Amino acid sequence: MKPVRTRFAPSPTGFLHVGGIRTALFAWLVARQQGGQFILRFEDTDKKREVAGAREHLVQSLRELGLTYDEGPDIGGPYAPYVQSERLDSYQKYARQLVEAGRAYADPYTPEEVQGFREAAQRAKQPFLYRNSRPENPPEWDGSQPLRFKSEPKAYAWHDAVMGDLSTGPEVIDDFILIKSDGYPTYNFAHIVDDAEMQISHVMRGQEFLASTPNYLNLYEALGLERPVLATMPHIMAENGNKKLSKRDGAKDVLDYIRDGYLPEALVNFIASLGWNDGTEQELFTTQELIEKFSLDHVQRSGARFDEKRLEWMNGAYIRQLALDTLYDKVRGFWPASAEAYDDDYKLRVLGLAQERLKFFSELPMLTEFFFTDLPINSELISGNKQLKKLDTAEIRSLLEQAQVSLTESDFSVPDITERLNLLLEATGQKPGILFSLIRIATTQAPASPALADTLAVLGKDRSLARLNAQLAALS
RNA sequence: GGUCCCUUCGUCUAGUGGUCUAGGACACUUGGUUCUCAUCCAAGAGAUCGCGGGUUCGAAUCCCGCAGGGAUCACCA
Repeated sequence: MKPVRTRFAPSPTGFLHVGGIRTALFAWLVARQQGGQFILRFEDTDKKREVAGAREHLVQSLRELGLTYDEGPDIGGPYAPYVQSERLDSYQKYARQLVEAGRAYADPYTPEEVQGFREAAQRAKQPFLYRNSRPENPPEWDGSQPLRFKSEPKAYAWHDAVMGDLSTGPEVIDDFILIKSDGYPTYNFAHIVDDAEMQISHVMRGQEFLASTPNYLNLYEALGLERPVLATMPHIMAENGNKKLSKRDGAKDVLDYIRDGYLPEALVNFIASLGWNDGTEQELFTTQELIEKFSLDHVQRSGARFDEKRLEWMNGAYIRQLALDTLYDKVRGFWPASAEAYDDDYKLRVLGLAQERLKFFSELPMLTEFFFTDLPINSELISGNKQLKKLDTAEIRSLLEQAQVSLTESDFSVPDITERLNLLLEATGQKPGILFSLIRIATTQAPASPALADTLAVLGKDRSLARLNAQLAALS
């Protein structure tokens, strides 16, 4: 059995969104599971479409998710270089081989002429096949014309590790371009040469390549190459609509999610679960479990929709599993600006209360702002409260004053505050819905906060009482 | 238009002839956890398994047809 070597071979023409990263993840999982290698290769043969910064973005996305590669453009390896534009000699060599074997020829037509053939086919409601116009005596290939593959149309039946048994007739085989007139190879040619030279055992790619696979099969044969295991991934679709997920639909890329404070492991778990499961009811998998349990034949054949709500849930679940110290470390950089003046101990206590409410880190300021700075008095919190709006100002004042008196005596430990609040409930004859809501609003000025005693204990005596005063003063 | 692929709750999915009057998770609804938000717990609603034929004692599961969706038919990948 050949050693397992998988690859992720993006073109640096855009940013990597969650759909694209899944292909990389699955390839990585297969390599790690089998103790093989995972390779990164840039397919930059279309110089016109290349986007500045895309390479760095790709590398960083993989690194953030922990999808480490063993060989790649920046780290080299036994089959370097891992950038197609630096491998032009290889393609020339294989191209010459095909020309000599009579399996490739120069395309003598102008682009306009080819376009004419295409339009004629369209008018006749036929699929366009270049080989129907194959020149009888093509000129010698001097590199200035495109080099085309001379295909040998035939039916194919092959196995795809995800899609199962597939088959097509000879009508889909055509003379595609191997080398463009600018000297660069097409993807169709380059990836086959590279995969062979780099000893790739499994080729994983998106569904958009399914239709051209028979042509690749034809080329493998012409080149006398053993073909790798083929695995075709279904698309990940946008949340609404049936189109494949794309940046245009507002799809975020991986780094956007990292920036919003999603945990890499949750992201990996979520992306893996889009189209894969282990056949049980398990939902949460550590990356290690994913490596152990992943299997291509359990990959779904139909497209999956990207449901961000589910990602949020999953990320929240991961956050809750984290030890507080670990969480604290990861959350650095997400605190509100007002938190800067506070020490680790205080922020740690705040984080302890926020942990079970956090779905991703960038929610932290919204959830904790009032622990660090006095929010302006918001009278609507009282007037808009279903129960509190029934009370008149005098009653509210009285309740707050009694709370103030009692809390002034407190040592502000959670048990002591709890006891005093309970006593207050009895003394005032009020329900928690009224008394606690009122104190909570007065001391936070926030629509939501953690449990009252916990919140007060973290805020501390001075600040809690000061806010009670401020609320009292604003009553009038 | 040709070719190929796909089709189970709104969403991600389990399911490979009988244990499926279809299971889990997200989302949603309701109740409980002394206030809010969240967590957690419990309960509920939600899928005639795309449709129509067949095979079989028996089909979500096998076969055929149809429909819908998607991909592809570039000197893009």
